[in-house]
Formats: sequence, C-alpha cells, structure tokens
Amino acid sequence: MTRRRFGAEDSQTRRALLDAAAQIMLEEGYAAATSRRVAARAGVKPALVHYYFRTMDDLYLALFRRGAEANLRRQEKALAADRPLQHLWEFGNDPDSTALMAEFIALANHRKTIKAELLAYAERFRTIQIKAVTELLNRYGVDTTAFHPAAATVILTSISRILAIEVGLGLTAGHAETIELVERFLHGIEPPRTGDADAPTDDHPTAEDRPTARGPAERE
Amino acid sequence: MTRRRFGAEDSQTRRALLDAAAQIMLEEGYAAATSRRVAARAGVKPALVHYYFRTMDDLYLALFRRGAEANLRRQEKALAADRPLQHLWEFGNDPDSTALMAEFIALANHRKTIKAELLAYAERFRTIQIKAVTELLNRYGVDTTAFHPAAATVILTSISRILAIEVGLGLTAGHAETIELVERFLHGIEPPRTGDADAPTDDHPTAEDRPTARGPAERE
DNA sequence: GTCTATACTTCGATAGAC
DNA sequence: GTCTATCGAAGTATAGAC
Repeated sequence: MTRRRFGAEDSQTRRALLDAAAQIMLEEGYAAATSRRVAARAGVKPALVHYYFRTMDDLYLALFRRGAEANLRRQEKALAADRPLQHLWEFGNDPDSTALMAEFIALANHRKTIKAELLAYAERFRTIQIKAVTELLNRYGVDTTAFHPAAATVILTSISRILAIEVGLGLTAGHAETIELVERFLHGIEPPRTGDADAPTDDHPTAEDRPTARGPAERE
Repeated sequence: MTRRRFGAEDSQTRRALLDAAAQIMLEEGYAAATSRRVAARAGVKPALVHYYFRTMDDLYLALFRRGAEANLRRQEKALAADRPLQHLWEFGNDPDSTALMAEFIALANHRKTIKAELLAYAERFRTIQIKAVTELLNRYGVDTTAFHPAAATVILTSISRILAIEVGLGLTAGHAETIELVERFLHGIEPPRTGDADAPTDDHPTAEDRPTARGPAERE
C-alpha cells in the first residue's frame, strides 16, 4: 500500500480546518461537520481534510483536545484569580465552550474514542475543581461538614451549565431568580471587594440580556 | 404527482418504528437513527418508514411528542404524590428519558422544527413545575423571599439532569456528596413520613449503585 | 501542500407491484 | 400495508498529478 503522509501540527491550514469544524458544530451540530463542509468552510478541498487528519474521528479528537486544553488553562487562571468561586460560576456561562461541550457529549454517545477522551478530561477537570474549592471553603471558614466541597462544586457547575444550555435553546423561565440566588449566596461567602476595578463584574448578564438564539444559520 | 398515503396513528408497525428509533438514539445517538436502520431494527423495509412518516423530521417529531406527553403525565403524578419535592428530584434521575432528551437537544441544534417543539415543551414543563413548587414551599412555610420557588425549581432539576448525563458518561466524582447534600436539604423541608410503605424510598440510589453504562444492548 | 478524479457506502425519498 | 427497485445527493476515504 502507498505510504500516507500527514500534515504538521503547527500548519496554518490545519488550524483553519479545526476552526471551521468548531464553527459548524456550534451552528448546526456535530452531524453537520462533515469532511466536505469543513473543507468548504476552510476554503480548501475535501481531500486536504484527510491529509491533515486520517479520519473524521481524528479531526473531532484533535478539536476536542484543543478546546479541553484551553478550558483547563482558563480554569486554572479562574481559580487563581481574585474571586475564584465567582469565576467558577461564570466559567460555565460561556455560551460557546458550553455549547461545543454539549455537542461532544452527544458525539461521545456513539463514538467510543470520543467518549474515553471526554471522560478522562472531565475527571481531570473536576478533580482540579474540587481540590481548589476544598481549599477555598476552608480558607473562607465555611462549615464543610454540612456543605461538602465536592457537592458545592458539582452544584455550582451544574447550574451554570444547564443555564447555558437552556439559553441556547431560548428557554429562560426561572433564570433571573436562579442567578440572583446563586450570586447572593456567593457574595455571602466570597464578598466582592468594593472599588476594585479588576474584580469580576457584579452585574452578571441576566438571561434577558443574552441573545435568545445562538447560531446564525438554521437548516434551510 | 402521485398522491401519497400515510399510516394511521394507532398502527402497530408505527409504534414499532418509534420504539426502534428511540432505542437507536439511546444507544448510538440521534445521527444513527437513519431510516434504513430504524426499519431494520423494527423488522420492516425502509420504505415503510416513509409510509408512516413523510420525512425523518416527522419521525423525530412524533417520537419527541410521545416522550414529552409521557413526561408531562409522569410529572403531573409526581407533583400530586406524597412527597412532591422528593419526586421532582428523582424525576430527572431517570437515565433513559434524560439521555433521550439530551439527544433531542443536540438534534434541536440544527433542526428548526425540533427546536421549536422542544422549546414549547420545555416552557410548558417548567411553568407547571414552578407553579407547583411555589404552592408547595408556601405550604411548607419556607421563606420564599430568600429562596425563590422558581430558583429552587431550576436548581433542583439542573442538578438532577447533570448527574444523569454524567452517569451516562461514566463520571461520578462528587456525585455521592451532592446527592447526600440535596437529600438532606429536601428532608429538612419535606420530611419523609416514617413507616409509610407507599412513600418514596429513602435509600435513593447513589452513584455507586448505578450501572456505569446506560443502554442494555450494545450494537451487534 | 494542494489539487482532480474516483471508488465505494449510506442516506432520504419515491414509484409502483403485490 | 408492505414490498422491490431505483434515483440522486452526500458521506468517507484514497491514489496520484501538479
């Protein structure tokens, strides 16, 4: 058989293909991110996709890893910042990364390699979170026997993620009340430093401020 | 053009096709629920799919509606039961309906008709929930100025749903602690009647008790 | 690195026989 | 109501010219 070649990691075209795939997945779902359409969006021919990525699974995996690494770095920064809990709460509210993650969860449902990768990442992510929150709550003097740090972590990120998903769908009933309650709670154990310009903004965007629809292109 | 015919609502074959589609979506994701494979699983020929459902979108829509109606009836019963909050909490823990819903959310991302239907259903669902929880908290004497019923509803169902999704993925870190905290909280405002055989079970299945994989049958 | 050309598969959907 | 047969479109992937 003929020896196949594969493109370098730092290629400009490779990056363009990953960007194109991410955009399509966000706008139309993972099923729409086919080799032909990814190539078209990146402005190249379909064969190039298979030059840089042997299979479509390889492309999905590469895209996932790129986002996962970025997320881990983002979280690391958030946890080291001024008000870590507030940052952790806002973290899951990023619509794009949350929506992309939802697509990968759906993908994982029937792609073994994606599922394994997703699980490994999620566990790593959560372990870091729980460790950081544990130290934080102790430092804040919260009674962690009644309010376990692991539970706090799961609850905070769960709410954050569901809200993001629902906003993407156009559902906002109960959101304002939820955000108000969570932020009041957070302020109670992690008070914002008043008059600190670098602190995270207090007027967290409410559901009403956000666009109701996420992607531009619906299906024709 | 030739006049097309369509099968009756109460057909046995129609039901078999919907069941087959649901199974495939659960086990391998919505993208795998193609006309050919749904037909094969139902034991009929692909053309029959288009006899009962004009397009695949029609099939997805019919499947969604069937599940949505069942969910609404289930919730109605749960809210009228002995310990409504506990039931509401356990409701989202049903792995199958939660996983199916996740698939439809992904589907909605690039199918306009699904998205509209999903949104309408979700709003209806949540409105009923919030209304019921509002009455409940008032009856229980909870201070609803500090703890808004809408927020309580969103938070409880969010946690429930994320846990179900994560269990499907194989991620359980922090689950036991979360379940413990939520149930302790619920017991505080809605105490279980001791010695009542009909009351919901107290030993709620923890993450460890649940199977790590969701679907029964893998692909042959 | 990027292209053309192509092989092979699977998809959705329809027409028309039975 | 269910089938066979078939269409055109779109998918993944590869070989080989440039």
